Amino acid sequence: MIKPVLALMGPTASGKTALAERLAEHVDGELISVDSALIYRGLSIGAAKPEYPHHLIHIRDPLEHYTAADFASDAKRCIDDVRARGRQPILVGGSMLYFRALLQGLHGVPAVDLSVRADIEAEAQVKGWPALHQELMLVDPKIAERLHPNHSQRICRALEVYRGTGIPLSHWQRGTSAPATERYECIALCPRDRSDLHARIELRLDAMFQNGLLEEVKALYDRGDLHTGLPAIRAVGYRQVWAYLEGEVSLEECRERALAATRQLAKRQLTWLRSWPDLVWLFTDQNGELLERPPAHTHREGSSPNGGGGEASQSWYELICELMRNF
RNA sequence: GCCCAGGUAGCUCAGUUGGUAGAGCAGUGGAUUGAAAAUCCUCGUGUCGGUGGUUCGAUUCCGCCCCUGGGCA
Repeated sequence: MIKPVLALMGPTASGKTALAERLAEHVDGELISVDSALIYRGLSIGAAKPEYPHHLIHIRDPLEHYTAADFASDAKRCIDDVRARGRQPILVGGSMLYFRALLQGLHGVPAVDLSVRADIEAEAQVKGWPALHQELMLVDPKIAERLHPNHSQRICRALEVYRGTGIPLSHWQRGTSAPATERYECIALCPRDRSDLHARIELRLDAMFQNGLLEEVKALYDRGDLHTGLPAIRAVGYRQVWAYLEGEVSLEECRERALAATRQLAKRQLTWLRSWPDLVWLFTDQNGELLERPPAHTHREGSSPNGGGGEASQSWYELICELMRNF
């Protein structure tokens, strides 16, 4: 029997990468990063780039735009490749829209030229987003009704799809997306107490500064062709250090802002996770140790009555519990 | 020791010509269909430094005390 693909999720700094590496060693698996910042070359220290090999890390220049749709197709190909090598694919990361795009699929909206977006943003500069929201109300009321008049990015997206394709976004979204052919087992790792997560975040950020975060961002800054409008430069940590390099804030202020931005990121990730379907939680204490183990009957995968397939029939959940217990 | 300026939400501060107070940031909860580490929405009772006085009523006025800056000795 074939093991489903493990999707190991969790907020930033929850310890999921370390766990994934141990798992990969244990089951002869390959890791696939689900991380919108690690996509970009040059984002290493500030994005907590792991030493252990992962797929989909450093595959784009920071000047480029990578999308959830790009990720979905790249990850799919990766999974197939890993399977073809007879190994276990393990997804690890915290970019929840990427997970969603892969597991639930996206609708087939064609790529829209970035110049359309630039035009819309220029218009917003003079008219303001509420005015463009009004405009959207005329061409795509279904989407507009669901958006707050200040929701710049999503108003922009809806308008650019309409202008670029002549068809409203809501129409594109009408059809059902292609069902996933893979089976996934979703597991989230997270400290039980928010204060523990915050402490881990602070510790890790200070380690990043000690390991040369400033120098890393300076190198990107010195290229001269990058700017804060780019997704790579907007990443947590990079954006705040960029402001420091521009002389907008002191180093102390920069650290405070980066810290807050990281906590806010973790909070948003947790919001996704709380409503994630069929998610199994693994809560840890302040030492990173597993807090509680639900009884055996909650195991969902691979528990076929007579399944004598050994490791292959053991669910990822069981495997992880065992691994964390014996560490 | 004296003079001056302050002590108001976790932080930075605004304000009340006397009727117990409000912004930004932080934090919280949420949204999320091709930027997502993005973008957006929701949520504000705190001995208004302490204490005495004036007053129907003081965080606001007055006295004293404490603390923090700065200046003079």
